Amino acid sequence: MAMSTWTDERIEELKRLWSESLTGSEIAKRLGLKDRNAVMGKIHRLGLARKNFATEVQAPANDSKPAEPEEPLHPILLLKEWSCRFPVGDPLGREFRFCCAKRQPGLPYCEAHARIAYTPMERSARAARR
DNA sequence: CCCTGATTCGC
DNA sequence: GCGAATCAGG
Repeated sequence: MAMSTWTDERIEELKRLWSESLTGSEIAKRLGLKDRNAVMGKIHRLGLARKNFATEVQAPANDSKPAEPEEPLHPILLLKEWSCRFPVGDPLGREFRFCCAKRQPGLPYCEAHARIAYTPMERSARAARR
């Protein structure tokens, strides 16, 4: 039987998983596909665009996302369980805040900040260890 | 270098 | 129509 064909059942599954905010890679794994290329290709072909905001689709549409607050707010009050803890600005300044984007499960930061926060440390640690 | 979705383009 | 490769971003 042809494995890599989009049957109605598979398209339904694709739509369901995609609507549940699963990533292309996760959907590909569940469908037994090698990577997300087939998934994303089909998504685009079906006219399903999760979000039209270019490629920044890391946070699945949350209510509050204070990317740039008008005025300095008490940062701790904005932090939720899902909030990225990445500090933005001068910690002693008035405009200090946290990223507050949806953080990664098991990590204190969102995906982007987790990466930039940890990568230099790992490199330094390896260099120092030698 | 890891990841994300979006798009292109040969098949 | 399909998806590998590529693009653009974090």
